[in-house]
Amino acid sequence: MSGRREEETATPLDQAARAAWLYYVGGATQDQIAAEMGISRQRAQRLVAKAVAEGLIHVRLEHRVSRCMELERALTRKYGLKRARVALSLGKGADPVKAIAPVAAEELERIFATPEPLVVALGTGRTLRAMVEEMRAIDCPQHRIASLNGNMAPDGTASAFDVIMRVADKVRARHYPMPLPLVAATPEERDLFISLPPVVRARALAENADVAFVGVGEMGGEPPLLKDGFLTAEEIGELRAQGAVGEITGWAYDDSGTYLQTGANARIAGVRLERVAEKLIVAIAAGAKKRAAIKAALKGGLVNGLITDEITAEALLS
Amino acid sequence: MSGRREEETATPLDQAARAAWLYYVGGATQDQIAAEMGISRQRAQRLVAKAVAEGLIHVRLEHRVSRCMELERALTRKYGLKRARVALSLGKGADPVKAIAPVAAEELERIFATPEPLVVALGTGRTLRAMVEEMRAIDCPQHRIASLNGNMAPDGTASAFDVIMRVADKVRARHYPMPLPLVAATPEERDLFISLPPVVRARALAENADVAFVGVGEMGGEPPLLKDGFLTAEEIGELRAQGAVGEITGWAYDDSGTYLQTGANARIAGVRLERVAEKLIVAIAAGAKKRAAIKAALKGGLVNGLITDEITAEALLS
DNA sequence: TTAGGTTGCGAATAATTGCTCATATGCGGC
DNA sequence: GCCGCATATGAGCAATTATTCGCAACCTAA
Repeated sequence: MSGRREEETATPLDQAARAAWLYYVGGATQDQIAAEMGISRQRAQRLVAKAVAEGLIHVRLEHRVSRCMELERALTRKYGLKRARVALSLGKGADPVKAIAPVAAEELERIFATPEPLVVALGTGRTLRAMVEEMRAIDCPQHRIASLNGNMAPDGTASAFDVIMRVADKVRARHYPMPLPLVAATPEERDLFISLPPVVRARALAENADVAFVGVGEMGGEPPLLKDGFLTAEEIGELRAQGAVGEITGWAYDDSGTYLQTGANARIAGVRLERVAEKLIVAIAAGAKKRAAIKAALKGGLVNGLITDEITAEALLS
Repeated sequence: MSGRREEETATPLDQAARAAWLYYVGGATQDQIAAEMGISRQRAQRLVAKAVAEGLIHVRLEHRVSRCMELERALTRKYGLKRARVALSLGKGADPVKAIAPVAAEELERIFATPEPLVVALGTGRTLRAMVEEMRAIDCPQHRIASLNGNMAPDGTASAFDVIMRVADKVRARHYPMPLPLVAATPEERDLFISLPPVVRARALAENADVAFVGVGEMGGEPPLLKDGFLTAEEIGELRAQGAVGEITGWAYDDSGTYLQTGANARIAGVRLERVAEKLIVAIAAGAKKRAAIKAALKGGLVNGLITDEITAEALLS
């Protein structure tokens, strides 16, 4: 068959989806796709590329590599974790977020598959955002999704890394965003913000969440808090001088995994996670830059779960 | 980095998984994979091919094409279905099972994601088997999985199309296989088989299942019942003469979707599904050969759900 | 209306991938 | 120890895919 016309309602994405389906599921060549869809060969190639670029195509590896499982066991033992997942690394040069995002998505899907209603709290950041993009859509109306920190960027717009909305969209669960900046201008402003009734309720839910998935921010190099304009270079320098090596939901902590009492921490509006035995707090982070931050969080018991990659896992164990 | 050695515990599948991960998730070329893993380029290519052949790599299309949704709505309306899914076709020449298996897997995963404990009954056959291979592993211990028919081939061995074990494996739910042939030698033997206590229990569970996923067998051409040696050509001819156009879990039915009272049906040991309003009975079938069988099952209300492909859906609507 | 810019297309070409074949590398049987 | 047999390997080549480039259509603003 050739020249089957797409119907009037076919959007560009529909076409891309069809081409990618024929390519990846059907195993057709681009020439065959072109013939099937009545388009040129290069258009078929462009449609397939578009489908991948738009995130229409999800690839999962359904095989646990023994090397990763060993590392998971070792991490669990060394740091007393409740859960550890180690993703295959993509090589030294590659962005480790690409490797851990699908694995984190898998773990979060596993959490949502739990029949008992849960409150799942989510942080923000590039890594979590990448995780969300890898998640499959599935209805889990029994759960509730809480935000751990505000989704407002310093300029007042909703942050581009909005995680909670996208997750809620995919699993169709109730969600409780926090209309807050990540960092307030002054400690007083912070106190004012978190005394607002809707914020009080949202924070209460997040504080009592059964499961939390958070990213880990580093203090060395170009910290996310600086890159995204939440703090200035001087403020970061000050935190560093006070011993900060990492940050979770904006809260800076030192080498031993103890939250700092001073500096910018007095202005963080988000929830500070405290480890409680029955809670699962999973850090999702990998990469050489984040190593010190992850290690401190594990040592101080700020988290009791970790999703990382091979290279980082090896470093954390040495 | 080049020449990172796989550790002593790396199986061939582990290597294949790593290569495929670098290829599909990391977007590396086979040359880069070869360098990273310290192997030759063609070995990298073979590993990637092996990972795909072994089913380690799962590809999903996360986009609902409007054309398919239209067809789903139309099928739902015309046949009064509770659920309809239409997969993009892979073109006239391709095996439609390849197209519907991933979509069926997605729907079954959706069923298993339900928080309330369910009894899920499964049929057998090539289509269901292909569906299982596409399923993701996820723990759903709240559900139970029942078999609708025996998994024994005519020669007494366990059938190669054993669906229930594989599903139970993937979702870690309790399962209740049926140690029975699909077709007994005589009606008396059938009655004897189904009076055995363990079989009585397994059948009772399957009959009261909340959800059933079944394949549809055709009577024209080379019917699965004949191909797999459950019935002889003469027996099939007899069924055909009695008006049989299709078969579900072995039970033959006619043009109007009414189960035959005679012939081989008296020797079928599996459960005959009766539509009950609160049950969801989903047929998973596509292809020109199965068209008459699917249409009759829909018309007669033997099923109230359907997963098929575009071409078949169009034919069922014309 | 026209200049400037943007987008989409096909052709050409470079890069990558898959296949075939000849050869090598064990491995069980004698 | 030696002989088939089966399996795995790398080289070379054919097929397929990705990218670049130039052109044309279309849109926008003067």
